Amino acid sequence: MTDDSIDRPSRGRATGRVTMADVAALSGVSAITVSRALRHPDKVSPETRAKVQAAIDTLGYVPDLVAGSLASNQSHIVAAVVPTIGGTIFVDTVKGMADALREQGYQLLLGDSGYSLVEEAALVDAFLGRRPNGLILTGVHHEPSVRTRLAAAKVPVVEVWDVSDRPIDMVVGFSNFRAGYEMTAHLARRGYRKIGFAAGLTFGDQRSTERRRGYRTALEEFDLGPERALEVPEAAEFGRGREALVALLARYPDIDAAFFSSDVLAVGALFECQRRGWPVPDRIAIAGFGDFGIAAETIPALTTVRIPGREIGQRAAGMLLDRFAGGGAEPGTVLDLGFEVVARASA
Amino acid sequence: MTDDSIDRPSRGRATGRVTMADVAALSGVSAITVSRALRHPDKVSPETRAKVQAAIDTLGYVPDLVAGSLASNQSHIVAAVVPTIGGTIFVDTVKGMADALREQGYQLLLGDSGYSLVEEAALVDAFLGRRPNGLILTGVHHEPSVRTRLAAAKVPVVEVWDVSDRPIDMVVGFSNFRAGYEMTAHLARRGYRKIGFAAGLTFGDQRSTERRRGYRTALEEFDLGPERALEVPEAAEFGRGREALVALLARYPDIDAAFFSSDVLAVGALFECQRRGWPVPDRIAIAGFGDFGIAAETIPALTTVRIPGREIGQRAAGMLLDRFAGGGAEPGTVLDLGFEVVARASA
DNA sequence: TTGAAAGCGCTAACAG
DNA sequence: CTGTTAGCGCTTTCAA
Repeated sequence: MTDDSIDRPSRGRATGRVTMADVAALSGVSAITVSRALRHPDKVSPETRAKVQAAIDTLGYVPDLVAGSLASNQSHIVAAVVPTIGGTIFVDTVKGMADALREQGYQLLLGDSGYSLVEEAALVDAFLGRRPNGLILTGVHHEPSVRTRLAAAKVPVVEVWDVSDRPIDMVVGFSNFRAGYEMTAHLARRGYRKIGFAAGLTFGDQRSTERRRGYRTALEEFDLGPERALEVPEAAEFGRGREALVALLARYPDIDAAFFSSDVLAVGALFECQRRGWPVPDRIAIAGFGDFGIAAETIPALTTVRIPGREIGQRAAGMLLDRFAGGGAEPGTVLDLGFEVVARASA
Repeated sequence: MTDDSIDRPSRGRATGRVTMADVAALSGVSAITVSRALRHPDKVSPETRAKVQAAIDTLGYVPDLVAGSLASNQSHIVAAVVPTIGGTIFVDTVKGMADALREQGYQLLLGDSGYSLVEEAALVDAFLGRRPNGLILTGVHHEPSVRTRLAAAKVPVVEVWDVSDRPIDMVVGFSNFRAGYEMTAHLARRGYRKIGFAAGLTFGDQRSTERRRGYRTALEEFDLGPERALEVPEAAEFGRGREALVALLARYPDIDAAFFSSDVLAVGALFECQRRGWPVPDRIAIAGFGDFGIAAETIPALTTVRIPGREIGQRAAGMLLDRFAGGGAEPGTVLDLGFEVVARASA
């Protein structure tokens, strides 16, 4: 007789993995007790707990969260879609989310939509299959299918980085419209009359468009004539900021101030001024958006809009965690965290 | 009789979820046929496929990847740990990985170790429970437990951003030692004799230490005396670059060049020079590391070391995908992608 | 405090 | 090309 048939399981697909059953066998208890020792230690006697822990250590057992998720319908995953993972903008938000979630034992599944709503919808579909306990979306504009899918999945959702009249579920952010308005108003109050505006196409998303609307509204209110605005191809590069300023000046030679949709662009513009030997803000004022780390360091330091990026992430995660705990905000809740115009030397 | 007992399943935990069985029922086939229509469409007749697809659409069915993973032992997840998700440095690598993986239907589970090896080990443990098909780690130095765990899990692993004599499995990166050496040699050849070096503590990881070793070795070889080096607390901020230059000058007033462990630091130093009105490189030469977007735009443009960050990510993902496909590189393979000293105006 | 049985939703294996 | 059966490893429900 051959002994290779003795301990080979009759049929199943042996995976070589150390399972809870192995731990149970070694510690002389049942599988469910091992599970409880792990999940609800207080419901197991200290001695049992110790035996189980010893077995876990000697076997190097790692609980299988996939199986656990299936059985408990609890994945401990939160999925998030951001427009870009590169670029300074959303990094704080992502870190805020990830940190808050990890503290409570949740993991972040992150997706990068490349500022495309279609891609966002695709990611949502892909993520939903992982049974996330919650979902975070950037912005408040989405493909129609996204709303349907999310409603069907009955997953708590937080939309971030904007405010909305018609939330999918919860929203935490600030008004991009008002941010654009306030910076423009700030420039107007400082005495600038011919204010240009430049946005990058990657920022040519809904939020950037909202800021531009705010800019335009302020222009009207302060009676500063028609908009002097344009868009540049890609915006996450400093070189584009130089190009943007050049283009803006070519089209609107009379501008005395330029408001950029991102600090990256604004810093690039600052470099261009330095190259030309133009004093800022005397020859032209420069304003940015985001208050990235570099904004405080340039010479002159950059006037910009500070966004509570990290707090947005933390609060979004917190709202989900509250829901998981059975409570949490009502569907329809909108949390406006505001923003701040940071007046520095450049404008 | 009450009718609430009629269509409630006898025991199980109803989740309200649309399952494969629902699709099967509606399309008049069996569950496995639905599975095949989704996973291996060519193994199902076109008519059946159409029926199944119709049912999927009307029901809004989303396949449950958790259940699928459990059954197939195939999670289609690759987990990666990077020292920081913020900061420009690893972003290209992460995007390179994510894009390459997504193209093949894999998702990236990303973790941020905050440059801590202990945290890295914790993340590896947490990730392993998700049954990732592959794992990517930054650097070649890890907690001892990491090697054990990974060996036990039999997961393909790629270490990135350095080279190693003793890979866990596969490695793709470049030699940080040689990068530090070559930049220092470049400065020496340009005639600088008193070369300072500053690294941030968050870059005070093994890779940064390797670069410093390279710097020191070049100093010896070019007979440039003892090292003039120091570390600054945090390095992902431009302000630290100014501080670093100030500290470097305070301690080594005679330096004629400063080599920074990161472009962020170097650009901050450039700002400090601008503030002082010091001409760069005449008064002092400045060199960075990383070739971030801003490096080409500063005035003067920054001399730095270009790292193939995106390619590292792509190749790492590719090596894993090849393994998944049954082939792939031998364990022990080290892919050295090199680097490039980019000589611009600042040094 | 512990255990036995059932099943989460899907796919591998083995027919037909 | 399609279906039946038996799990994947865990946690739920119910019972002791």
